[in-house]
Order: sequence, then structure tokens, then C-alpha cells
Amino acid sequence: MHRVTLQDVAERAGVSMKTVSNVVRGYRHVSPAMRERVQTAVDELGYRPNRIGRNLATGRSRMLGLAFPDLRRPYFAELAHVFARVAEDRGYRLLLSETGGTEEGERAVLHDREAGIVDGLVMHPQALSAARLDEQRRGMHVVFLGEDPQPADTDQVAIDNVAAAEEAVRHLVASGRTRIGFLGHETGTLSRTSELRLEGYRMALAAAGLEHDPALLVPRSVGDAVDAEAALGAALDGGLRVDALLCREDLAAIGALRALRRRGLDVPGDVTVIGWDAIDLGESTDPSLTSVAPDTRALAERALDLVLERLDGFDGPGRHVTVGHRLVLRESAPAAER
Amino acid sequence: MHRVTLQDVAERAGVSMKTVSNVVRGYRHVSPAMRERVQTAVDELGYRPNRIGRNLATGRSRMLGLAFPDLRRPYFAELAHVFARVAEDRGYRLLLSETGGTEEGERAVLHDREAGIVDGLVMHPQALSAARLDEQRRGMHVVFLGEDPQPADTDQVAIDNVAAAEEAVRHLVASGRTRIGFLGHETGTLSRTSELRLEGYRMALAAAGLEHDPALLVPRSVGDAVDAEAALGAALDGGLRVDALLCREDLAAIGALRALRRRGLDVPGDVTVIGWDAIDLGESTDPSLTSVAPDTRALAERALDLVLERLDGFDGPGRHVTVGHRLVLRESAPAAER
DNA sequence: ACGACTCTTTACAGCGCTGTAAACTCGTAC
DNA sequence: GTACGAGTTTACAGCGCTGTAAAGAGTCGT
Repeated sequence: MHRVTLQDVAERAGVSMKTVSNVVRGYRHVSPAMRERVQTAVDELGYRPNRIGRNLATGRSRMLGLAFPDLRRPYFAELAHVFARVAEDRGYRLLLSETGGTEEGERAVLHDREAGIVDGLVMHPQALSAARLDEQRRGMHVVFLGEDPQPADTDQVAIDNVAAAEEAVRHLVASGRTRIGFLGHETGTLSRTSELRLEGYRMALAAAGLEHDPALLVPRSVGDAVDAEAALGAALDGGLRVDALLCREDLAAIGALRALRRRGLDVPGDVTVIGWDAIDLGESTDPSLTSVAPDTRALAERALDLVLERLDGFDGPGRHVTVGHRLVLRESAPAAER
Repeated sequence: MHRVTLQDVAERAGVSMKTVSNVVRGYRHVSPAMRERVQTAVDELGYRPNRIGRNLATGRSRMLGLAFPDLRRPYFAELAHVFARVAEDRGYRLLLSETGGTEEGERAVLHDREAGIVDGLVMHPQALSAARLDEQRRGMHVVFLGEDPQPADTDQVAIDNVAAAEEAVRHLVASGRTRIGFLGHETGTLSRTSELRLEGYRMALAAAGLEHDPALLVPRSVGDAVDAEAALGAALDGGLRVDALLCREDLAAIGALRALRRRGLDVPGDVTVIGWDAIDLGESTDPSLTSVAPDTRALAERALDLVLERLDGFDGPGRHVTVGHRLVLRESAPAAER
């Protein structure tokens, strides 16, 4: 079971190996007659290029790493899908990795370039500090997703979390809501993303002349729907009264739907709910979820632009790109009656 | 920016390249003194192996392909997570690919071995026939997931769909349900998976002495929750009366919850609902979903066992492995009152 | 006619690492 | 003392492909 190599084809066609390579790669300086002759031999022998040989010779794998904390979270799975599509359009494959949101996991994916497995990396960091990220990446081209602190000379892409939160809260205010809670940020140390979303939430409350009441903030310890449900349930049972909720992510919103309904509170009548991420399943919850939808296509496009420009030799300062978002209106927070 | 190679370390430590390689790979026939001397040089120079060089020399990438139709479907994203973990325990990386459920997509992943990118493949086929799969794989070691028709001498892993469906229906029967519908199979040609689940459904009905009424089958054209909701909604509005539903997958069950609630039907009181796949979010729907849960851990373990045994030289006939499942009881179909 | 340029093909070396086998040393058994 | 086996280190060739530069032919402009 000997694999067919360039040399085999070269012998068959009576030309040099390099000429076979030129034909297979589509190099333009090959005569039509030669191209046909070699292609015939390629077809007869069923030659298929060995990417490993090519990768070693070129020093490029044409594969990019994409690292998320956990693929089971619908938003990340859906984002991975978009990234894979965009990368494919650019002639790249994606190697998906889960970091588990741990330092060790993040450190591991940063080493993939050194191993020659990937040419660059797009990553959603969660555990490593900016200094450690910089130290561990050792020159690897990385684009960071989100707004967590990152090394100064690296590139990142994010949505404007402050503006998006403001917009969501404004929508709730326009619907006549006055006791607007926030559900789903971390119980202990806040991630930068949570900070920004809370900042936007507070700014919009202030702009609406609503007093910010810390009692309206409901954190959770684990970022899933079950934990959000429990956290909100406990708060409601402990006397929390809200007429609206901005949730840090859709999973928290889904947990909120259960917690509210279990206590006889109607959504959106008694409590209006807005999620974040606009996952596909948000269309099929009951009520369907109004949610902040990042422009995931633009996110992927920009991120890949940035990392590929680095691969092409761009050596300028780190760039911070903000992509769009919109508020997807569904049943949990319908268009305001005006 | 010259990468540090085995040769650099060898010169630094005053030994041969091969000795450095032996140390780095943990080859046992190296003296402790030599090991320490080389490791010191490795650490000083910050040497990191280039996997591409190793892959070319060994003919192995230690990467396995995992191909699903669409990562956005929660079940596949969650299964991918389990596979990645199991593969990692075995010293392999996974290269995830989406086939889009198309022949072209499936054909493309079957070629990755020839390119040298992966050593083998685990795949959930949907579009290619058994004959075309056999033709296209050209000797590549593939393990197929599910029970669709596959080449005779290949390996596959699946749960017993018939038995699982029987069990689910028995649970509904034990809850006193007599008009048990099935929601979510394909509108046109049935996949083998749907056939088997329907077969188990029918067998359990017969065993319970319940007449099988074709009007109780509600197919859908697209496999998402929105389409299932529409299909069931139309059927209910067209006069369908059921007191229970077995759904082909959890997404269909989630769609069913909305359709039923929108028509004033209570779950599980008026209609008991069972889904399939036991996705994480099934715990946070309202009511939470009772669902057939494949033993995904065993699925991943067996599938990787099979493909790795092929890589190790096993050349026997194709093996069909059935792994376990269980019925996860939640609110949509609670334990029967007995 | 000569020089410059473009097109075409090819020889050569190298990308980084490993498998194989040889050479050498040491310890043990007969 | 000798032979054998195990441990240790190393030389060599090769895995498949590409970049670089050279060689040769043809065309065009001066």
C-alpha cells in the first residue's frame, strides 16, 4: 500500500518532480501540453498531494486554531460554525479546541503554532491574564475575541457591549419597565465582558432617570441555565421584585423563563426578558427570546482578516475592531407599544 | 526568528540529533546522565518539537477526523465535546468537520487521510450511500456512527434505536397514555435512524395492544425546533388528538412544547412528551424534557477503540457495536404513578 | 547582432524528525 | 575466558514536497 508520490507521477509522465508539483499547484508557467501530460499521469495513478510534506516544506499548515471555553454552549457551537465557513472561504481549515476556561487549556492551544499544527489562532480567552497570554504565545499570531484584557500589541474583535446593553435596557424602558434587573454575571470576580454589560445597563438606567438598585443584580456561580434558574428563583423567593430582566446570556434567560413561570409570573406581561447571544433555540423557547445578537458573520470575517494579515507579514500595533450587533425582538420583549 | 531544531539542541549538548530525539520522546534506553544533559539544553534553548516533521517521518498525525452534519445542533456539539475528551485521553487530537449533510461534504472529509491530515475518521453519515462511502474512503479507516447503511467491512457504533423507542413508548403506556403520536421523522424518505425508531414505536404499541394509527405520525421537513412546532401545530389544528408524543429528537420535542402550550394543552397533563438525545438544555425547558439518552461516553469510547484498533493493524471484518441508552425522566414525562 | 526579458523546465538542497541498524560497552552465565 | 544479551549512542537515509536559482529557448527592441 505505497502512497503515490510526486516522484511516481514524474516517472510516469517522463518529467521532473518539480514540474509535477507545478502542475498540481496550478503554477502558471507550465505549457498547456505539459500540463495535460502530467495531469493524465496524475489521474491514472490517482495521485493526491500529502499535505504534511507540503506543510513541512512551506512552513505553513493552512490551518487556523479556534479556541473556545466549551463547545457545549450553544453560542460557541454556533459561532464555530460561522468561523468554519468563513475560514473555508479563505482556503483555511479550522482546528477547534476547548480550553475548558482554564489556564492550562489556554496555554495548550497557544503552543499549537510551535508544533506546526496551526498557522495562527483565534481565541476567546477566559483564564490567563494579559501578561501570561503575551508570555505564552511567544510570537504566535493570535486574535482575541471579546473585550477581556489582552496583550497590548495583539489584535482583538468584539462587539460594543456597553452600547448593546444600553440599547437593550432602553428597549425595556420604552416598554414602561422601571424595575429592571440584571441576571447572570459571575458571582465573584467579574469578567470584563460582564463589567461592560453591567456598565451599559447602569448607564441606560441613569439616562432614563431610573435609580440603580444593587438588589436588582442577580449573579450566578456557573454559567448555565440551571444555575441561573436557581439564582433567580432564590432571589425571587427572597423578595426580589422586577418587571424586567436583562440577562448576561441566553442560557441565563432560559433559566429565568422557568424561574418566573414556576412562580406564576408571566413573560413578558409581568416580567419582560432579554437574553444575549441570540442562539438558535431562542426562537423556540416559550415565549421566544428577545436577545442581543452579535453580528457573528462580521465577527468571524474581521477576526480572520486580522490574523491572516499578520500571517501575510503585517507587523503594526494591535488593532481593536468593534463589530455590530442588533436587538432581535421576539416574544419575551416585543416591540414597545407607542 | 529561526526555530530551534533537534540539531540545535544536539550541538548545544554535544550529542547526536537522534539522542535528543530519544530524550524528547521519552525513549527508555537513555542513561539518566544523558537525559539530564539533553534536557538542560532543551530548556535553555526553549526547544519545542515540530509535529509536522514528526508526522512526515512517522506517517502518522495523531489526529482523528470527527465529522457531523452540523455543529449547531446541540446533540452534535455535546457529542463532539465527549469525543474530544476521550480522544485526548488516548493521545489524539480531533479535527472537527461539518459535512452539511451533503454528499460533497462527506466526500471531502473522507479525503483527509490521503492528505495526511488525519489518521482515521469517525463519521455520522447522512448523504452518501454505502457503496459511495466505500468507494470514496479508499482504504481509510472509518468508524460510522448511527445505523444508516454502511459498507459491509467497516465498523460502526450505535444505540439500539428499536429498543430505546420501545422503552420510551412503554413508559408512555405505563402512564396510561393510549393515543401516542410520533413527531419529527423526515417528511419524504426516512433515514434508517427514523425507520428504527418508528419500528420500536410500533412494536411497543402492538405489545400494549394499542392500535397503530398512521394519523398519529407527524413528520417535518427540516430537523429543527421551529419546523417541528409548525408541523405539530398544523396537525393539531387539523384535528390531531394525542395524549402523548414520542419525538425523534429533543429539538422536535422543544418545538412540540410550544405548539401544545399555544393551544392550551398542558404538558405532561394533557400530552406527555418524550424527546431523544437528552441535550443539556432539556433540563431547562419548561417542563424539563424526559428524553432518551444515548450513552455518549460509551459511544465515543467504542468508536475510538474501533478506529484505533484498525490503525494498530486489525484487519478483520466490520464490527457493529451497540452501546447503551437510558430514559432520563424529567417533567415532560415523569415516572409513572403505580 | 546583441542584450534584456519572459517563459519553461529542471537540479539541488532543505524543511524537522524518525526508523533501522551498526558499533561499542558492560554484565552475566557457562 | 568466552559468548551472548541488554543497554546506550550514533550514522545514515528517507518521509513528500517546495523554494531558489540555473539553464535553455524564444521574442522584442535597439
